[in-house]
Amino acid sequence: MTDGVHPQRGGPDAEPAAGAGRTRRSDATRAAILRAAQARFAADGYDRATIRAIAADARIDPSMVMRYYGSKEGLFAAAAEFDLRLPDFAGVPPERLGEALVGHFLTRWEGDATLPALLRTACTNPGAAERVRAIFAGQLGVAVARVVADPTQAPRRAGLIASQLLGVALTRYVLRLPPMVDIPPADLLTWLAPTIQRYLTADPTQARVDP
Amino acid sequence: MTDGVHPQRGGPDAEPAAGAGRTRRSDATRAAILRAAQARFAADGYDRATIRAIAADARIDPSMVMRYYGSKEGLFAAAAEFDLRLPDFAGVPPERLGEALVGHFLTRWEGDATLPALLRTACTNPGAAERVRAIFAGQLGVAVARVVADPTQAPRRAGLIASQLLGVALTRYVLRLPPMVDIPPADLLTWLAPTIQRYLTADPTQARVDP
DNA sequence: CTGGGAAGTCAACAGCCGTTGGCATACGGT
DNA sequence: ACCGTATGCCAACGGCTGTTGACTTCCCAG
Repeated sequence: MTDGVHPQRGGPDAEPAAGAGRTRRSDATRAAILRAAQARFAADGYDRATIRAIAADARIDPSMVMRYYGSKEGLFAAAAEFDLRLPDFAGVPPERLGEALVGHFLTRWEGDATLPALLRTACTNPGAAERVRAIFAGQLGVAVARVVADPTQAPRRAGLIASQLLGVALTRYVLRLPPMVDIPPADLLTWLAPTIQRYLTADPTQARVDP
Repeated sequence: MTDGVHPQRGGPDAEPAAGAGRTRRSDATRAAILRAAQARFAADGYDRATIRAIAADARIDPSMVMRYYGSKEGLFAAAAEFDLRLPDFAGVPPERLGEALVGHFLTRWEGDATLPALLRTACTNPGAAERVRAIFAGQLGVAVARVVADPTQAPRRAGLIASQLLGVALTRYVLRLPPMVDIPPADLLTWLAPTIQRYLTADPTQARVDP
């Protein structure tokens, strides 16, 4: 990638006048490519998802993908844009933070195939793995740090929470372990909330949960 | 795969006399291929690990891989053979089952790169995913069923346990989230044991862990 | 010593991949 | 109506992949 922006070979990419809401004629194509790419990356992972297949799904020529996204990596970067959209948990009582966190993740994931795609790819693609690390160290990390007493313990607590939440995403959406696929979201919330709550607030010197 | 066994093109593969401990001259090569394959599959995943690279690591010709393992899929099947080696937990007091399970998994994983390899590949390769499903539904599932009171709840409990354990394997060995990589195994055991214990024995109708 | 089969080497094939440059077309401002 | 430009298609290149077949070398039983 020698150029930071899409090459747009025909000439300079400068918008003519209004900076914001201007729509180009090719935006529909761009969107179609992105939609097809998200679906293919989610279904097949980075390596097995070919530009030719994505282009065929979007009913355009493979070279259009290169023109609009520069390279396969650039396309993936655009397709795997992902925001946890963590809300502000300031108004949540401390003993219900686990429930709130799990609930947010479950509703965020059901019906959005971006995270499974990112997860699939992150298992083999170093760039995608770095992206996942950044998301969970950044977005989740700071959210946890805001509600945890001892700030030195925040990264470890966030890591443990990520391990459980990503474990659910992995087994439910990627590997599709039957028992995990079958659990209704409400039951899942009931099971997971206490785990996250404990990772969030339990005394780290504890040896065992009380009987 | 038309033949269940390695083709061995030169002729029939029948051992001459003694059925068991007979060692062929090529066993060293076979082992070298397998070792190189496990390392490459673990590091790169199925798609990015090429037969040529594996053969180069093992200092042999790529065609030898085909002769001994039939195809890339056959090689992976041999390299990703994985047994959880779950012991018999009959002698463990019920309230320490979580600790025993987590401890076994941690010692089983540290120093054996086979599971990360399998996990990496399972994210994109349907055959490997099926293998992981079989391992956790089979080996872990029956172990859990033996110690759980209500047998109808066993699969769900096993699924939740798998979600936490695989989540740890994913974040610690595959994605390498820094906070998860840095936790010493002893601390990890302390944090995870209560979670697994709860998935194993807690009342499913509970709403929340007691404060 | 000799023949035969196993072990290993070499070069090549066919296929798919990401990527590129050239060319036709349709649009929109003037 | 004109023309520059954005949009799109086509054909192709070079590279890498799994896989194959023929060839040489080595070992060991007879």
